[in-house]
Amino acid sequence: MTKVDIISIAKALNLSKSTVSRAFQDNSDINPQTKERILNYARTLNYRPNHYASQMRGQRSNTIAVVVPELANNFFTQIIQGVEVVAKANGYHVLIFVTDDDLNKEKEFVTSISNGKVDGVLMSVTGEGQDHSYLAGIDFKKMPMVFFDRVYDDIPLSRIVTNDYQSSFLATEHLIQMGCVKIAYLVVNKEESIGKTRYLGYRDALLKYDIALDDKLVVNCTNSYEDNEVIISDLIKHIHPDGIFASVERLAFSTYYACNRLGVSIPQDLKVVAFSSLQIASLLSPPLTTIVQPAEEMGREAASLLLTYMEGNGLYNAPQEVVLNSSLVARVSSLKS
Amino acid sequence: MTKVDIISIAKALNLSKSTVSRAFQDNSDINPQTKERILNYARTLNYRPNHYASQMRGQRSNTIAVVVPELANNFFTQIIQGVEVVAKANGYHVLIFVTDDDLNKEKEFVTSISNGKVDGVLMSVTGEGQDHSYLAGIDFKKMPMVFFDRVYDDIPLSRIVTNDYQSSFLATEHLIQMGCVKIAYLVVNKEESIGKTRYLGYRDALLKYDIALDDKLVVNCTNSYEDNEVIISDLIKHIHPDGIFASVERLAFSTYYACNRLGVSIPQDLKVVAFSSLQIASLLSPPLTTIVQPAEEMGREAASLLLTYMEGNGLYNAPQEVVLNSSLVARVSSLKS
DNA sequence: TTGTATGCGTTATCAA
DNA sequence: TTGATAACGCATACAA
Repeated sequence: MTKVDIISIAKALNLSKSTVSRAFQDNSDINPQTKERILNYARTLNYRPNHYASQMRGQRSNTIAVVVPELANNFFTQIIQGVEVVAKANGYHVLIFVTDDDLNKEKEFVTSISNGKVDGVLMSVTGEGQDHSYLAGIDFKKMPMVFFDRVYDDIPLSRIVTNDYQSSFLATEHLIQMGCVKIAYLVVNKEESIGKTRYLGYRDALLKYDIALDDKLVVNCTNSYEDNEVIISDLIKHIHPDGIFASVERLAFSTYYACNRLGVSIPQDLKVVAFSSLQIASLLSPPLTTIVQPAEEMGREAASLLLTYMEGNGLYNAPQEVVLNSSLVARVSSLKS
Repeated sequence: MTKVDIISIAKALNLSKSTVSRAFQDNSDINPQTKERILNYARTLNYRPNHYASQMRGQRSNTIAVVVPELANNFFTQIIQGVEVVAKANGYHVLIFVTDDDLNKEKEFVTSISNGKVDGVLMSVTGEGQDHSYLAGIDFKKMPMVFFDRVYDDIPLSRIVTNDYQSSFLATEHLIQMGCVKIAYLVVNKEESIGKTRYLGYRDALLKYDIALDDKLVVNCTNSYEDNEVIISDLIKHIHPDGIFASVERLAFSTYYACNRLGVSIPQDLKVVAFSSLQIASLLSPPLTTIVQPAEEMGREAASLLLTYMEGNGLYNAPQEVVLNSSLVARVSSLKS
């Protein structure tokens, strides 16, 4: 397969390479017939303009990056679906990057793409409590960026989030109304962006109903299924909560596993509510009461907002916050006995 | 933020741009001290070599594309996880493209990236019965490609697949051994790559046990949850199968929904087995008997194989087929009454 | 070890 | 409407 570029095409067609180049431009002064002729010929050769050469001439990469902490999570995969739909509809490709909750990877990736690899970035951050000042060195005019779900409060970028505080409050209140008085809060990192916000909702709901806070009921979990099952089993065996509020989907699953193993029945012995984007929550045994974040919608919103910045219509100086509402779907796992 | 390139850096440091360029190369003749000096200075400027310029100079894009028919599927998202791990470990980025089961999108994407946008492609195809000759125009030496799961038999590319025929046979046999005599096969497209292979396994298992084939029991479903629930409800109401073999995860969920609605109990009235990558299949009500494809492993294998081609160590002329084994995990949904 | 010169494939500017 | 030519930012062959 011999090399084919605009020059070889130009030669074959007895034109100049400028003319050939123009044929691939959308609005360019060119005779429609010559354009057709060029495109036809190019088609037979299966020619496509070299992406990187065009790029270098100051064009766009037509690619946006999505940075997420993990992929093994319905929430993020649904986000990506939403992003993908909008991206594709607008002629953009999607580059995925997973930080594995490692700030260094996040930093390495973002800086490495900051010189032209992508036109914009959607990011759910990972280093909330850490030093993420690397972002100060990024030129957001050149590569706009929008946060979603997990954000850096001290970086003035637009963000799409959900009403985490209210949802948590509601979820906790729901458990209380279902009769719980000893509600455990399962979290991966209480200090982190969402873990923190959700904790506050939990705390304030308890306060409202005059239920004393108990540190033993705020349980730090990990990212490992095995560890979590042990942690949660211990919680159930020794602290005997009558309700569990899982701030992350995965922790609800671990709770189910632990209960199965221990012979604890949900919701009779223990009621469970969880943040979860699992679409078949109603098929679980028992059906799981969930706080559903509008994940796909978030992805779409985030992508749309990013696009407005990328097309230069955004106001970089006035970052906005878009809050989408999660919804509590009550199912059997939290049913009043 | 003023423009920074190797020239400006060279000027500032009183060096030539070649030297500066070399500082960013890994194995280049350069004094370690000058290199350090350059890198330090670059760091303060947050400079990164322009990706597209390097690219055009004949380098690699350090990106591989993953083409999948859909994203709303545990199988494909797990594949992507596997790919991502291997890609990252080798310094590559991952570009995702979803064809929505539309051959035109597949074709458009693959041809559009075929001129340098990515270094390699992993693809699960979508146009099995259609004209996919566009691939003949792709230079696989320049952009290696590996198929996974859904493949074009007539295109000589390496592929990672699972033992679909055997698994289907086993699944069907399992239902028979559990007492089923009227087993329905749910499929999206019986003519398609995997739908076809899985059908054959189903068919041959029936034959082995002298169970007559019945066209009414081979049910064509769609990609819509609503449609499928209707289709499956009709099947259950009018044909009364005692076993269902879902060739795609989604169809098992629809079966569960339909049964819930109709008051049909699994496994007493109807036993269910499904191809599924759902990790919490055991938490369903009832726990779902699954044929589990090693999705993440497939992703890893496929990426590794692709990398060998990309690094030029592969034998393009001798495409290989790697077959990974799925496993049948028997759970309550297919339990003998 | 460093510098000089050239070219990668395109697009934009200007002139024809 | 088309053609000639100069960038774009970098990496390599070659010379020093």
